[in-house]
Amino acid sequence: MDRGWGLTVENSDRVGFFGNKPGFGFNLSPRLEHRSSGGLIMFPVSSSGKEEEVAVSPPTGGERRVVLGEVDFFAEKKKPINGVVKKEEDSHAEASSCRKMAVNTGLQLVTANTGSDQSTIDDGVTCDAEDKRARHELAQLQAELERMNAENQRLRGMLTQVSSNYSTLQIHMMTLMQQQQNSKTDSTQEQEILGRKSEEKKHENGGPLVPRQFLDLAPGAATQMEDEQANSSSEERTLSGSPHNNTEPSRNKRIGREDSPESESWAPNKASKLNSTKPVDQSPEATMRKARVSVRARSEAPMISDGCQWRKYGQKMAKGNPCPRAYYRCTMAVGCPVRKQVQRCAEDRTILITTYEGNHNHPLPPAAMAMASTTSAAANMLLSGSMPSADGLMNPNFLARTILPCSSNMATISASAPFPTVTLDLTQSTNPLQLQRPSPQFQVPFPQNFAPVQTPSVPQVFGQALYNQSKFSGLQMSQEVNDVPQMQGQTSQHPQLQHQLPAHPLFADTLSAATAAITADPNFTAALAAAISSIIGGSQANNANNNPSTPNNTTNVNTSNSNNSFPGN
DNA sequence: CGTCTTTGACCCGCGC
DNA sequence: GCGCGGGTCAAAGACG
Repeated sequence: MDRGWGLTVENSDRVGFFGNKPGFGFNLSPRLEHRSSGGLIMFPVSSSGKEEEVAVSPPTGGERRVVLGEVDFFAEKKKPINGVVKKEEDSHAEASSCRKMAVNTGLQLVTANTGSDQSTIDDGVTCDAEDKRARHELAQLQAELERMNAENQRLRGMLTQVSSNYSTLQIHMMTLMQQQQNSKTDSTQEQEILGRKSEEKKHENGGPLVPRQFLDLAPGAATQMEDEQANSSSEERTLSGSPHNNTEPSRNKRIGREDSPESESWAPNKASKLNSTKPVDQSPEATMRKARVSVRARSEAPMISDGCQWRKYGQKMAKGNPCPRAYYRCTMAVGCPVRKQVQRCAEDRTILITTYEGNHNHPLPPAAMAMASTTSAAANMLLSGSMPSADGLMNPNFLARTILPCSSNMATISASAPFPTVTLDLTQSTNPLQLQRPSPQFQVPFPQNFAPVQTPSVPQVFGQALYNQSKFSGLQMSQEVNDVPQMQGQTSQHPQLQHQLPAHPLFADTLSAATAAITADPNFTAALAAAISSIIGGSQANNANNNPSTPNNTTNVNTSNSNNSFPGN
């Protein structure tokens, strides 16, 4: 919709931080308006000498706006710190030029530097001029402070990113080492997996189904090409009456019912329903058991943002939990089968439990990639662990603890019916990544004093942070309290989305790394590599493509890479 | 006006 | 067979 919102800003972080802060300096449009208006107002003021108050105090603006406008007047005297300032300064140039023109007209334009001289000349307005000058100075100081804060924020972000990248790389290395240690086992697993794959193909041809069927679900979660393939293949398979193990067909009858007119996205499901009366009956296990990934995160927000667009299609009170459970489906692409449930923990309502199901069939923005990768990897871990037997070593919890010894409290697996679920508990104060290496990333962005807004907790790094990560810094700076957008704002079609998209790759990368750490299955070695490449390339992409309105940027390259990196299908 | 959320109704699977 | 609970649908209202 208004996704061009962020296009005019060179530094997306700023937009992300303050874009929803009307009147704040980083809300570009208002700022520009005020700047220009302030300048325009100034001219007649100087000329008349009696309208100065009007000039100093733009009629429509609050104090901050006044400051902004005046700041802009002096912007050209200062080196722009970042793209935003620089860009806005361009606009300033216009105002400045206009002002100079006004000066040339002989009007006594009062500026910060020339004000004193002019004030001496204009005896009638000396006091006003001094006052004005004082205000200008104040504005200038405020502008400087603002810029300093911005610079500080940028540096902090860079530091955080570096730390994060270090941590993620370390995790990756540990994972690889772990794999090396278990190389024998891994090789065995690979063989088994390969065997399962071939076996799976047999199943596709009507053979008996095994739990392996879930494996299709997870690997594809983070991969576009794979998803597309899976999707198309699933359609084909579905149409042919042979339900595949893919997530979409595995959505079971309910999905088949979803011939909802509200979106054509479910046409395939509809087709499956129409063409195969009970598509899933043919694969009862696939019907009943869909791998899910549950993410527990602390968040005051109604829903953590994972970079995707979600549309709420239902809400229900679940038994044993006074908090309602909301049902969302991904609307980033037509026919995306991914759904998620959002519910607060009954015991601790600050904990938001988000359960993902299915894999995306479309390219994902970086932030979404992070979550998708994580859920994918977690699901894979689950699926691998749920393997009944062949790999008896794959006790899920054992796997989780083996692979993530440092985070045994992070991932738990429940293969119990009805759906095997991996739970990523990100509510622990001792984040696995932190255990690996305490990273300021998880501490700096969560000032306690903002707890009422968004509980400062690690999980938000993965969840809420994807949506709000920019807000943290913004909050730190502005002390403003973001109105937690209602679902409508958070999900899609709203400017908030633009705050999602620019989600700092930092978090996405961290999440990817966590994903990598989770995935011990040899199948996901490539995924790990992709995660690392994402980590490494993330900063680059971040620097080069920090534009929130361009989801299809370099990071998508990573997406495709990671797509290719999942040989699972 | 289009999109999204809300919410009661409905469908389905499961356990008794 | 019945009731329960989970999941989804779809009409109505809200929102931008």
